[in-house]
Amino acid sequence: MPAERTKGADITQQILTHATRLFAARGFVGASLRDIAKAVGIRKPSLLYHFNSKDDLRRGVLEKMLAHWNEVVPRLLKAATSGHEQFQAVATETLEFFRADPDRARLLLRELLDRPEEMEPLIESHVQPWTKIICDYIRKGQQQGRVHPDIDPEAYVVHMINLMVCGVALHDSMIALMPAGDDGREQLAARTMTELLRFARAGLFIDPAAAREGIEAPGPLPEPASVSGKEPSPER
Amino acid sequence: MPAERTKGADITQQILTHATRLFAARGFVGASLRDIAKAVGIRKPSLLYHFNSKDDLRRGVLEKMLAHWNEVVPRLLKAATSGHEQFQAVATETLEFFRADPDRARLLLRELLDRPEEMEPLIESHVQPWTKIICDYIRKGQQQGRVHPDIDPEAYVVHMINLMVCGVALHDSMIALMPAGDDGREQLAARTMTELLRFARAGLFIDPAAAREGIEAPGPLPEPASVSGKEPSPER
DNA sequence: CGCCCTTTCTACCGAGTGGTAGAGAAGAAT
DNA sequence: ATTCTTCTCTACCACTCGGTAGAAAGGGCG
Repeated sequence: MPAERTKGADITQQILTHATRLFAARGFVGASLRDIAKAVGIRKPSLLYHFNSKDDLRRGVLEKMLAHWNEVVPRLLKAATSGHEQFQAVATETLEFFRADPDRARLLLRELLDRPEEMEPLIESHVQPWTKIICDYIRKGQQQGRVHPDIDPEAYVVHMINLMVCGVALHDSMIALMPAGDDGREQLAARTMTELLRFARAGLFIDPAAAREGIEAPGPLPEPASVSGKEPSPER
Repeated sequence: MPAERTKGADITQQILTHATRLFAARGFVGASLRDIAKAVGIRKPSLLYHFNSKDDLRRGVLEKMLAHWNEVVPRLLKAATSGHEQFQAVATETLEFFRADPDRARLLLRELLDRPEEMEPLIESHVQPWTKIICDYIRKGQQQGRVHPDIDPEAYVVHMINLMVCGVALHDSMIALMPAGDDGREQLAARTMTELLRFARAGLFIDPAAAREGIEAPGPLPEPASVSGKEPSPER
């Protein structure tokens, strides 16, 4: 019975998808089960057959997002330990995780506001490793004299995460501050992200330009870094 | 009952205060009129006598916050045009506005998530001037060679606002990422804010130390000596 | 066919929501 | 004292919420 199983799992995924969208847009209490079911194209009791309660659905949505995050973390670790442009790689990889689906950032933000104490263990388990890696990287850079000596690594990393998560989540609102007369939304987004990475580098490295061009022993020259330099990530 | 003529206005202010707190903590839909009334110590219909509807109350809460903001803006403008330490003054003044009552940051964040299109005109009317001032300051600094030439001023300012608002709103969650073993919450907050200002300066000025020296007493060299040295904090 | 199992549905429930009607209390003004 | 205004209350309303009961649909399989 692979067909049935497939179908059931398919509906479950559809529910998760639309629930993610609506939770991100209206919040957990603001998005009703009826609306989510309607978006999927079923009735509310059918939805409750797949998820026993609304809170079950919330956990499912969160788990799905964290599962995706767990997929990118290994790439982050690998990028962080590879020879060159470690910072750029980790930053763009993390940023792209949220940019790929801004609802992730909005959902995370809402959960942090609604249930901070409940999110704390998740933060510790899922982003603590990330943090530790970057902090080690920063301290190493400080010893080598490439990174500003007066940085507070943990605090710096907190601000970086803040910039990436909230920057994506609130981007549509934030660009109201930018003279949008000539540029399209896409171009504004690119400007914002470019400046974010420049900002992050400038706050970290003593010589950002050098850091961008290849940090340690002279090696293979990376291409002039634009927004996405590392991965052959698809340009929309 | 000792009833003064100020009682009506007093109750209205109490309602606004508790509504701000509960809206910030649970969101607009998550905070019921009953709970707000109970926090004030009255019944729900009494609350609805002062505010005709829940949406009226929301507007009142928002207006009160913006009124406070309008009080600090003149100080910002004055600080921004005074001779020295303009950046530091504007940044700390803005940061202190939210730090004085973190619910302001949380409320603003929630409104941006819940009603982005409704917040857009408020952003343009209330923070557009702020933005313009800083952008002019940045461009002037670029001409004078004090500020990195490759900064995108508008994008930089957007990230700065992001850091200050979300940094305060999510601070309690974020410090879960910092090794809290030895330091108290207060000290962690101080570390975070100090690093935020350092971060902002480093992302802006070509020579942050020089930019900072203009403000403090002349002379005291940064002598942290250790990796995680806490710099002698400026006035805060 | 009958049986089983998964899935979806209609109909309904109690609880809680924002909001209203209208009575009453307490001063202030006449 | 009487009226008027301001404010608070109890009781109630229609509605939506998350969740349940149970019937029906339908495919696979003996």
